[in-house]
Amino acid sequence: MKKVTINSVAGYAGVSKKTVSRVLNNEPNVSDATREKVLKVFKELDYTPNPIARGLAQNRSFIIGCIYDNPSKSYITRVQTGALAACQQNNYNLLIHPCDLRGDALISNIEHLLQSSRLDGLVLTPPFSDFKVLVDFLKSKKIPYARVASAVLEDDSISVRSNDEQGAFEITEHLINLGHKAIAFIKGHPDHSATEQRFKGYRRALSTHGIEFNERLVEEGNFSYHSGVDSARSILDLTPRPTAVFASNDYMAAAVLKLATQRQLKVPDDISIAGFDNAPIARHIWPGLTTIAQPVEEMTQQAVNKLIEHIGDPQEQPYQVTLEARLITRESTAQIK
Amino acid sequence: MKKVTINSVAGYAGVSKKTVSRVLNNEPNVSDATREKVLKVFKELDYTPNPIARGLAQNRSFIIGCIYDNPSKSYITRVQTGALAACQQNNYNLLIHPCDLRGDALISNIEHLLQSSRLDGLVLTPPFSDFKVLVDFLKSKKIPYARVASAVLEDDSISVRSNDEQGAFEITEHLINLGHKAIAFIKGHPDHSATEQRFKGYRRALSTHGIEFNERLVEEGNFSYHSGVDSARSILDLTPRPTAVFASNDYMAAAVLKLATQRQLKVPDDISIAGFDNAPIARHIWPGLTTIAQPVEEMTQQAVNKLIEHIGDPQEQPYQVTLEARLITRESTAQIK
DNA sequence: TCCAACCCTGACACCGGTGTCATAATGTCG
DNA sequence: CGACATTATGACACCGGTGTCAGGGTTGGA
Repeated sequence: MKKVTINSVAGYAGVSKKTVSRVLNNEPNVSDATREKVLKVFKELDYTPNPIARGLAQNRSFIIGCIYDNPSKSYITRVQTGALAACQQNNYNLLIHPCDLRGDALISNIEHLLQSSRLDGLVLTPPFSDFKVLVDFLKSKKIPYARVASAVLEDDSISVRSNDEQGAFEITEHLINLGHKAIAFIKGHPDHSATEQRFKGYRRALSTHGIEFNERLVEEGNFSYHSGVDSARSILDLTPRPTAVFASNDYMAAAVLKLATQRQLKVPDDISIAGFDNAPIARHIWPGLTTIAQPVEEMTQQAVNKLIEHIGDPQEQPYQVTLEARLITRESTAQIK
Repeated sequence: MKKVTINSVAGYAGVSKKTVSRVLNNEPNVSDATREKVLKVFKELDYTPNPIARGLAQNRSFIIGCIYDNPSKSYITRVQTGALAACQQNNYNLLIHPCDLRGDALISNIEHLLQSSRLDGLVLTPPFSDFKVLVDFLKSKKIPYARVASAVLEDDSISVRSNDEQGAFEITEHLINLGHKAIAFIKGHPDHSATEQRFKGYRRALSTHGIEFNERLVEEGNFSYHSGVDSARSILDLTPRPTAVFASNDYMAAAVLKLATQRQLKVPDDISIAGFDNAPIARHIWPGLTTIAQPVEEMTQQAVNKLIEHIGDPQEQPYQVTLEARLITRESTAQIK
C-alpha cells in the first residue's frame, strides 16, 4: 500500500498542491472543471488527507475532549455515545478524560491535558458543567467548551440541558396523584447542579398540591448506590414510615428497593419507590423502577455538534437549549392502599 | 500566553533545535552540560512539545484505538479505565470506537478509521479479540494490535486474558458443593469466545463431580438482559425445576432473579442463581449475585502497555498472559434444602 | 606524532498539509 | 476599446518537530 499524499494527487491531476488543498476544503475560486478533475483523482487514488499534517498547519488537533467525574457508568457511556456520534459526523475524534472534581490538582490536570493534547474544545459533563472555577479557567484560556446538562445558563456559551426541575416535579406529582402524601426524598451529590434542581421540583410539586414540606423526610445522598443504602435505612426507620420514596437517581432508588425487600416490605404494596435517569438498572430489577428518562445522548450530541461548529467559526452564536425529560412508569409505584 | 516552540527553547538555550530534540527524546550523544542547560530552559519556559508536529515527522499519531461491540456498559467502562491508565503512563491518547461486529461494513469501517485517524495501534476487546477476519486484516496491513480477553492464543501477538474456563469451573463447583445436581446453564452470545469457554468450564465441573450433563438444562442466551428473561422462562418452566441456574453473565442472572421473584420463588431458598463478571448489578440487587470477578482493568492496562511498547520497538517479543478470575459468593446461592 | 575512532553538534531537508501573495486569465463597464 | 475588478492558479514560506549527514573536537593506540 503506497502512501497517497497531496503531492501525488497534485502530480496525477496536473495541478498544484494548493489547488488540491482548495478542493479538499471546499474553498471558492476553483473552476468546476478543475474541481471535478481533482475529485476524480481522489477517488482513483483513494486519497485521505492526513489529519496530523492538517492539524500542524492549522494549529488544531481535530480532537474534542470529554471530561467527567461520574460514578454512573451507564451515564458515561450514554454521554460518550452522543459525543461520538457528533464527532463522527464532523471527522473529529473524541478523547475521554476522567478526572477528580475535588482537589487543587484539577486545574493543573486540565492544563496539562490541554498542553499535551492540543484539544480543539472540551465537553463538560456533570458535575463539571456548572463548575465555575473550571469554566472561568477555560474562558481565560479561550478554550472553546460546551456544557451538558448544566443548571445555570450563561449568555455566552454553548449549553444543552434537560429539565431536571420539571422532571422531578412530574414524578413527585405522579406519586401525589397515586394518593401519597408522606413522600421521602433522597438528595444527590452536592457538587452536581442536578441535585438542587431535582429537589426544587420535588418541593414545587408538594406545594402545588398543598402538601406541607417536611424536613425530616429528606435525606442527603450522593448518587452512589452505597449512599442510597444509608439513606434508605434512615427513611425506613421513620415512624410513621413514608408511603413513598423519591430518590434522585436510580441507583439510590435501587438501594431503597433492596433494603425494603430485605426487610420483607412489599414494593409497591407497602411502599412506592421512584428514581431518576432511567438507568439500565431501573428495568433490570423487580419491580421495575418508575423514573424519569432524559435524552442524554441527544443532549451531548447537540452540544458537541455546536461546539465543533463554534470551533470552525468562532463568531457563531451561543446556543442554549433545554430538552424535555419524560416520565416512565413501571411497577415500583402504585396507588396507596 | 505566548507559544513556546522548540525554536524558542533552542534560541534561549543557545543550541540548535536538533539538540533540543535530542534532549527531548533522551537520545545519547549529548554532553551532560548541554543536556542540563536545555532541561533548565524547558522548566523556565514551561515547554511542552507539540505532539502533532512530532506525529507528522515520525508518521505516528500517539493515539491508540479501542474498538468494541459490547452491550455491557460496565464492561466497556472498565476496559476504558484500564486502557486510559496505560495511555496516560505513556503519553498516548485513547480513541474509542464502537462498531458492529456483524456486516460486511466492518472491515471497511475499520479501514476508514485507520486511514482517517492514523492510529498507532488497536486494542481489540471482546468479541473482536477472537474475530479472525479482523485480526487477519490488521496483520496484513501491519497495524499493531493487542487482544484483550481472547480465548485463542497465538504465538505472535499480544494477548492478555483471564481464565474464563477455570472461573466457570469454580462457580459450578461451588454450586455442586452446595448440594446442587440439576444446574441449568445459560449460554452467552455465540460470537464471544468467552461463551464457549464458560460452557466448557461448566461441563468440566459436572464431569469432575460425576454429574451427568443434561442437554435440556442448557439455554442459548446472548449476554443481554432480555435474552436472560427468555432463557429464564424456559428454565423455570422445566419439571422438575432445576435447583440452581448458572448464567454466563450477571445481566442474564439478574433476569433469572427477576423472573423468579415475579413467580414468587425465594432466592436462594427455592433456587440458587450464579452469574459471571461481577458487574455492578450483581451487588445492586437483592439478593446479591454470586459471580466471578475478572481483572478487566488490569488485563486491558497490561495489553495496552505492551502494545505501546511494541509500537516503540517492533522487535519486542509477543506477550501472552492469563490472569486469574476470582469467585465471589453473595446471597443468591445457598445449600440445597 | 599521526591517524582512526568516537563523541558532540548543527545545517538542512523533510513530514503533508495550509496561508500569503503574485500573476495570468477572464469579465465588466463607461 | 482601455481601465479596472474579479476569478483561477501556482510558487513559496511556514507549522514544529525529526532524520541524515557532515564537520570539528577529543581521545587513544601504533
